[in-house]
Amino acid sequence: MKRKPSMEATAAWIRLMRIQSRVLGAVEQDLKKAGFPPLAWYDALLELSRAPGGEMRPVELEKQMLIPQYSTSRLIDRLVEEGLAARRECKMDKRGLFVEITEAGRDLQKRMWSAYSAAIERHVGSKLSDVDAAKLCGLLDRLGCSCDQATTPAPPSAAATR
Amino acid sequence: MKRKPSMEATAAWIRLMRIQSRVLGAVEQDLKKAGFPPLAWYDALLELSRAPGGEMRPVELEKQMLIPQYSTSRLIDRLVEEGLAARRECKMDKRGLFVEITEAGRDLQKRMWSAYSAAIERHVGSKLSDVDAAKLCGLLDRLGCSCDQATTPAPPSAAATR
DNA sequence: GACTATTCCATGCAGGCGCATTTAATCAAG
DNA sequence: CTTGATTAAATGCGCCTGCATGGAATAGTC
Repeated sequence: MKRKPSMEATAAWIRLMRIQSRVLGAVEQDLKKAGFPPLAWYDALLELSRAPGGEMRPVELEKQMLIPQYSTSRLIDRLVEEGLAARRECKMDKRGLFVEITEAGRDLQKRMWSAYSAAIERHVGSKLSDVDAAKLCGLLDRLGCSCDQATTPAPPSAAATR
Repeated sequence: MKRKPSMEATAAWIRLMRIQSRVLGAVEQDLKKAGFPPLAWYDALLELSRAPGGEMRPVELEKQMLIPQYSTSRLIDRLVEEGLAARRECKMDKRGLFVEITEAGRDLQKRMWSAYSAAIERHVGSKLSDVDAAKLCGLLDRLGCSCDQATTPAPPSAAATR
């Protein structure tokens, strides 16, 4: 009943935790050094900028970003505080609301992508051939219980920084 | 000057972030449901239990676990509060101290490993053949700037949960 | 229509993290 | 021995997270 994991599985688990931590840390450091806010902001701004009309419901955002409800709520708070997004009334459903990205928000998203993409290249791209990167993807995908978003549109939304 | 990352690299980056988050979340949930403390506690207890005499300096622990200094300090606080470890005076260097694992600490570590190993098997081992797990390890290792701990001793110290 | 269940979002509170600083002890010179 | 630099560890502060809860609006049921 208590089948132990193989050494290989255990090693993979450790690597997954450690390497992710390192790479994430490195990328976030790069962004911070360039004077940008945390990655989560980028993810949110990207989702918003892609949404039709530049606006979406918090519930939508929550699903896209795979983060808990309260987390979305507070993230929106911060974006609004910084003038990167605005809360708009939702006529159809008065419980809810719309979050709309501002021009400043769109601008920041674009500027961040420039630093962000450079960081990805530096910490991932430059260390793996495209073939190996694809292999890595495939292996990682198998660990995902339910494989959402198998495809990856251009500028990525990493999200779920946890 | 701003070479963009390939689609493959970007996809790998996203998977690395998302899957790690999921798997870690799942494992931590399992532990929590079984009434155990967070993974970091296990890692610390494991390091301590392996140390000669069941004691080590916080600086050592810090290096082993790859977490910041203040983080070690507070983790030790919690372990001590729960009676899982104790701070001992360090005669050689009065600035420092020794952290010694208690019997309760050793016991908890053992009991946690039982749940922990089951979680690893459930969320990693069962989804990947040993060969694939090894491949995954190899690919991940290449992302580590400096590859510490290439080898993996039996019960793992995942650490660096971040 | 009245009642209950459900959905959407916000928030108070406790705990953990990152950052910077502090305290105390050791080390390195002169 | 005194001074200054370095190292070990702790801690105050602000932010973020997770959890649980609350309030408001909607949907479902009879």
